[in-house]
Amino acid sequence: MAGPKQTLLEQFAVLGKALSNAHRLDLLELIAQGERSVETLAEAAGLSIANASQHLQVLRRSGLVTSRKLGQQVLYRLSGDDVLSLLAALRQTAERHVAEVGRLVNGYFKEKDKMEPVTRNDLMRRMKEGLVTVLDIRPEQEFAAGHIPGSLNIPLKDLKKRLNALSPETEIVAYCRGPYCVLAYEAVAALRGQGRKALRLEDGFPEWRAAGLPVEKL
Amino acid sequence: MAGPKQTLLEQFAVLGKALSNAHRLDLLELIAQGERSVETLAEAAGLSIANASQHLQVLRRSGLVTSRKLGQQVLYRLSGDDVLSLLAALRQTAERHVAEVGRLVNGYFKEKDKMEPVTRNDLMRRMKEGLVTVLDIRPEQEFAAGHIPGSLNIPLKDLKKRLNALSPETEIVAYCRGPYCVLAYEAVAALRGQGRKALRLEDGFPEWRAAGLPVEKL
DNA sequence: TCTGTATTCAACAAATCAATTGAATAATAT
DNA sequence: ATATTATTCAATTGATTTGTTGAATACAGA
Repeated sequence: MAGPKQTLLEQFAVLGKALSNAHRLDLLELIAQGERSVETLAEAAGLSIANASQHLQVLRRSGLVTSRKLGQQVLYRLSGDDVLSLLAALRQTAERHVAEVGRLVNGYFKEKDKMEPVTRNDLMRRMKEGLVTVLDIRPEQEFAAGHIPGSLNIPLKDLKKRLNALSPETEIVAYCRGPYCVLAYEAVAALRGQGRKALRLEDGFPEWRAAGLPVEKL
Repeated sequence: MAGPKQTLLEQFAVLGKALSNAHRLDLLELIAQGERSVETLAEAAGLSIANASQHLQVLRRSGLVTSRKLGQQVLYRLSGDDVLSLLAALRQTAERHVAEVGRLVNGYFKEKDKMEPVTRNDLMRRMKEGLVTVLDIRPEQEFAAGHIPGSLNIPLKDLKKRLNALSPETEIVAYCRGPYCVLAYEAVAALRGQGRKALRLEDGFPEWRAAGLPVEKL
């Protein structure tokens, strides 16, 4: 009785179900930074290992992520860049049509950084001219898995003590995991509080890589 | 303890949850054809009225659709064209990364129509030259709510008896609800079986309208 | 006002999901 | 082999989702 249409809809629904839990969306954003093991993902997302493993298997069954075994670890990564497009579409729709999201984005996020973010191409241009210091605000591990070439990794918690290592003259552009990642917002706010000239990059590292721009690994 | 990030993820998850049920995805595609009442949506989707009403309320709470009261009916419609983009992203990701979907699309759907579908712009061009008959294969009600100007409404079930009303010379382009709507595929197959030259339009009516192309209403 | 109609609400059972716990598995190192 | 480590599986609990049924609401027309 189930025609091809019905079967297709059920498969699409499996994909929707993968996106229907906040922890899984959190894991997806972490995985988007680069391939990672179950244990480190569990820790970064604040989940027990068994629970993280189960969420990751839901994501794998949905097709959004794939996994491979390396030694005794299982590494998860995004199935492709179109997953980023799907997440972007989800965010855009939520921002436009979910009152609560619009409120948060226009309140918490926009307030922290009234200025337009720097676009990727803008940043590329300014980097070539050597006019700018690029800060990667993510944890070390994510920086190690891939970052913008020439960027300096200063995780948010270390920003205060390492601030004086930066020349006070040059402009600073900060980035982190994605469009709503709070790390870069906090960093820009902190830097401006110190009288620095600081801006935020649009989106985050996964989008930079997906745009085909150069990437460096440790 | 729930920071803004957590709240955002929970809201995104609400959107995902709306997409996590095959009946709701079915209803969404129907709503995308045009504003419709609960009763007609329930019938078209093969659901009881109470059940359809509940699914529709889930969709409304998620922000994907809105509703308004007209007389004693409640009419539901899409919140915006970005919902179509979200659905397209969902389909694309499923097609690329869910084995079962790839199998179905490359089997059932592609087989029925090996040729590339006609693009929207192509169809516009051919229509201007008067070289083509455009068939809308959807049920009357959906045709009435909006269709491609100059198209002829022949619901799939009426195709056989009304086939001879079409000039045997002109090429036929058929369309229906969307990229995986089976109606147009079946129609093209049936027409070709009768020795007609028939092609399928890419996607369906909602995408035509969202592209800003002209639309006619009864 | 009374009547019929469209939709929503409320209550229920069955199924599914989420998180925890502890055991099982698989690969590596000793 | 044995021990160690990373991950998955299985069993359990409580919460959520789904679909059904029948009642409640809201509204228009006679």
